[in-house]
Amino acid sequence: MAAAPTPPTPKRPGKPKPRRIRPTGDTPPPSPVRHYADFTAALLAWFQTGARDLPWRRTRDPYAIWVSEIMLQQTQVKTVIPYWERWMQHLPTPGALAAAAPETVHKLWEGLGYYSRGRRLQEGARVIQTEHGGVFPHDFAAILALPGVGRYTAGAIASIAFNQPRPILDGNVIRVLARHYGIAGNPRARAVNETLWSLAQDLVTTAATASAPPRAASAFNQALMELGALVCTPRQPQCPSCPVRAACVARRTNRVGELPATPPRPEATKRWFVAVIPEWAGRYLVRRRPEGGVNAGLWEFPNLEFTGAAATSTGADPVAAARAVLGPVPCAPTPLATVRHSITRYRITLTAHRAVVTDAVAAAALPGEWRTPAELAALSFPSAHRKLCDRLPHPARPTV
DNA sequence: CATCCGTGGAG
DNA sequence: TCTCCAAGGAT
Repeated sequence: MAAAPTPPTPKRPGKPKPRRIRPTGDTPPPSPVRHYADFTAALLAWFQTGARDLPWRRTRDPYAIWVSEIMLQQTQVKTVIPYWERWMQHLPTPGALAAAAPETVHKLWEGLGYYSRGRRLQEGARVIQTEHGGVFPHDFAAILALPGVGRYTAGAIASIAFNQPRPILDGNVIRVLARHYGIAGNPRARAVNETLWSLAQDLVTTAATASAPPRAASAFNQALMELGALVCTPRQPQCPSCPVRAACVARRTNRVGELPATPPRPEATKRWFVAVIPEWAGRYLVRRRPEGGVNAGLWEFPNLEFTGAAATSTGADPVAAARAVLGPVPCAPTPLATVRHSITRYRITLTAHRAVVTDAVAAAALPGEWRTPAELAALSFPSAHRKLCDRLPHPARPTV
């Protein structure tokens, strides 16, 4: 139980219930109240000296922080930095994003993955325009109501941008808290997950109380994640340099390597795709992926998935591949490239062929649109197909 | 509660 | 090459 009053939390009405930390070690926990204060103070002090200079830490603009948080979902900091810089340069305000062409959003997101994030970001910007007068909402419930914003992201924006003592719980925080407090069990299972959220709430509340430094809620939540990213890492954690190592249950009980529990992942499934890139008069045929599906609105080269024995044999035979993908049209298919990539639990092999077609074939209604390499550069592709662009005779480089 | 959604870095 | 997983959310 925290020393400070818990801020109003719509999710937990009723009397404030004392919370119990359940270390699985044999050592009883120290007094929670005193420990929380020690923990938050140590982490805040460490963060002041050890924080990385990330671009979105140079601003308090809630829009900028929102964009960063959406980009950072399941995506590493190093990957996000250039995307965030470009995005903020082109779409610096909710108004600019709300008014942007969807193609602009796609292009700025190209290669980042989970493309629905970009679409929902724009939907959110339109909500801000229409329901909040173009001003990013301070109210937690309003932030949480934005599309693509869940419990974690809402807490991150509320705390980081507005210094509200809202908890966050991401992969980093799960790891730090599970180890520090010796919390066993699957952190994604309901009971364990709620224990972790409660702990995160108590800690940020403690951090934000009276004698705290300015913007302590903001700093503390970032410090939790920073510790998980730099010190309390999944593999080879740097315990000797941890600012809270003395009270760490996992370290005292020699279970740093076992916490947090990691449930088995679904087994990877191999899949094979064959793409055929029709070429005519210096142009290539591309098609747009349908709305509502994977990679909605992005462009791709004509392709098909093959299963079983047909997969490898068709991938090796350009003529059979062209026939399967394009139908019985005369063309001269030649191998172009094979691209391997992973999509969630799928391990995909994409084999591509160039297929020069005659005027008559080009005039016939092949499904798609003819584009020059320069035009391809302006479109947005999933990474695998963007790689195919790069292998064409005149590579089309992305330009934003 | 389980599954899906993309990609790239690190070891 | 292969595995894990990274500032998760929606369905």
